[in-house]
Amino acid sequence: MTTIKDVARHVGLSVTTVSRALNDFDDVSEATRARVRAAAETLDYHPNAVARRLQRRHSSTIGLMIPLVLHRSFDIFWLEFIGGVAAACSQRGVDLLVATADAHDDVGQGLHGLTRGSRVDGLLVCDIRQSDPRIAYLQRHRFPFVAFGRTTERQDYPYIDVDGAAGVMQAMAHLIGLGHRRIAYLGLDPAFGFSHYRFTGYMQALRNAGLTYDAGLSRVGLGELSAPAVAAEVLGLPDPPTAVIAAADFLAQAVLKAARALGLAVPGDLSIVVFDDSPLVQHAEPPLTAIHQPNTRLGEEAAGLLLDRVAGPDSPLVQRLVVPSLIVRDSTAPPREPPAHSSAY
Amino acid sequence: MTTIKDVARHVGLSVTTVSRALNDFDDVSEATRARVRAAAETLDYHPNAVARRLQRRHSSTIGLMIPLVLHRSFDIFWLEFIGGVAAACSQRGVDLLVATADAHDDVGQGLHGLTRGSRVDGLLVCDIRQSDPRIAYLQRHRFPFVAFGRTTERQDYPYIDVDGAAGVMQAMAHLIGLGHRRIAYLGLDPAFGFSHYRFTGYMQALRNAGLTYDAGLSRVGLGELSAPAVAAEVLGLPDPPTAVIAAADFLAQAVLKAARALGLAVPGDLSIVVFDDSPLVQHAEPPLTAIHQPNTRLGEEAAGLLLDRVAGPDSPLVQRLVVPSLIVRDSTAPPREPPAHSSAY
DNA sequence: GTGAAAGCGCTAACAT
DNA sequence: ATGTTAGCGCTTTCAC
Repeated sequence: MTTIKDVARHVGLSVTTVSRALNDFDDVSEATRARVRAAAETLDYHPNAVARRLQRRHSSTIGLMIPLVLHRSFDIFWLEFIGGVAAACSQRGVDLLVATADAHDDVGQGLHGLTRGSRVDGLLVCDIRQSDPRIAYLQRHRFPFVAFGRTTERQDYPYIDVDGAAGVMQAMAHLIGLGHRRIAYLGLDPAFGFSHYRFTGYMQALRNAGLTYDAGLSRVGLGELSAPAVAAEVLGLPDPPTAVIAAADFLAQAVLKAARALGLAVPGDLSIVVFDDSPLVQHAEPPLTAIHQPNTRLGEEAAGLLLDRVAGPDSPLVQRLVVPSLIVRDSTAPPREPPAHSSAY
Repeated sequence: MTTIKDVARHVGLSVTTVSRALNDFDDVSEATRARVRAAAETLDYHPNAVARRLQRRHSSTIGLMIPLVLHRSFDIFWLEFIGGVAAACSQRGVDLLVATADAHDDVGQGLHGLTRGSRVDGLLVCDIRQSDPRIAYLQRHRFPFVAFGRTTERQDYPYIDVDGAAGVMQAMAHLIGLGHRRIAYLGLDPAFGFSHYRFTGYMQALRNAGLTYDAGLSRVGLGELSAPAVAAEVLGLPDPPTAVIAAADFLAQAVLKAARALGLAVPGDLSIVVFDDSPLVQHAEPPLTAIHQPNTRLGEEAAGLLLDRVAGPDSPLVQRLVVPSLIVRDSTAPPREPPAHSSAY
């Protein structure tokens, strides 16, 4: 391992000068800088990052906590998100430390170990719950962080999130524009912020369109296990929906299967919009109209926000909402029969 | 930030003693150890990892280079793999640094930056090509590493890999056992080691079963773009296959679609086996018989191997091959007509 | 423009 | 059983 001392010795200068030459200080002569550079090159010298960190008192590293197998089908999302974070880090010359959040022991070991010991300058916390103790923990300890996702409580922390409500409202507008009036909503566990906000968009759109809320048509808290039964149940209602919004790809898959079992044509008898784009969604039969999030870019931006925050901890609070886009594919069409109430006119 | 000095001052001992007490040296009295522990607790002291690394001359960190959006549909695999690596690291108390490999500039900046500067003690390189310059680079620089995947050349380095050939041979045995004789193979870019070995298994199985190789039935080098056309082409052959092995989920999807377009029933008219399990595969219509890899466990083992290697660089070379398992679902059945040549007997 | 000296926070000989 | 001293590799006052 060649150190700065070796370089200094090689060019017959002090380590100080070598350090300054290599770090582009302007008080070192061009000639010297060149000599030092050359020496560093021939000796294959690369500064020891650890020593530098100790001296500079920051690690030039950020931490990323990702959920561990929480929502299996969101895999694509997370991988692309991580890719974005990694790319942003690499571009700005900082290291990325990845830790997985144990489902249960969030504030415990996980966070504690990461925030202590000066291993990371800041933390990107993901998969925020409606009420998330990690936020409070980080605030209390004044540890620089950015959340990817939002709680539904007091939001006095920096975050970036997808505007799930706006996404669902776009989907609803699309469906309502096609003539649908009975639109079902299949959602995930509302304990997660993103799940809550998506449902919020559904309710809001209903209200905006003057449609009445039918409790039988909106089911939340669904998982991979309950999805098939609930989908069948909703489609089998006496007065069934003509369209359904599924808050995740596997929910849409369940709806698709239930429709097939009931002999319902998609999109003829039933329209489907799904939140979150994925191979499963794109390769479905038919390919599904989807609310699409810019996964990689979200990662890049989240990392960027955190890096800015780390650089200037007293910078103003940044809270960014990214509006997803609706990609219309082949699973949405006008309802077969005209809506019942229109015959009254 | 509270340092070891603060603790020492607080208990009225030297930093040395505090260090030894906290690191469980046996030459410190129980009473002292207790006092020190208590002080550390009340002062909320956590050793500075960076300082410790500088002193110990290793970083207790390993690096993981993952492919950046190379094979889009393998997302699930990589995420679970990363999860396994992260879990193993966390369990053994080391940090995980994640870097993405730019598709083109592999040996260039990417590796160089990671291996230099003492930021990681070892590297896990993935997605190995048939001939991969990164291996040579790491060997030349005597940098501790473990490969996840194999080259097809000289293998004088530690690796862990899935035995792709064995996997495909299992699939072939299953198909041949059902009575299939015309079995097509749809493969990926053979430049990647895993792709090469999978195809190898196909050829070997053909030979073992005494089946003749039909060039029209095996197509490799396929991507998301070329897959649909090639699948249609192969299924539309004058003497079409009764079964096909797809080396990736999106290839199987393409086959499924082509079959549907041609009015072929799966598995009645056409059996399909896919390499790699994924939501896309499980939710397909019908759910596909698949060659399944233990994604998370592969990550754990890969990390374990690297950590062992880092601990003892002169330990014997470990090369581990993991045999995947065949999961029989609903896409495989005996061929409709008895194989043509059997009528000759 | 360059160098000497101090120190980041910790561990590890080597005393005692 | 505890303390003294040195040093990991680097950056940074402060001199000259």
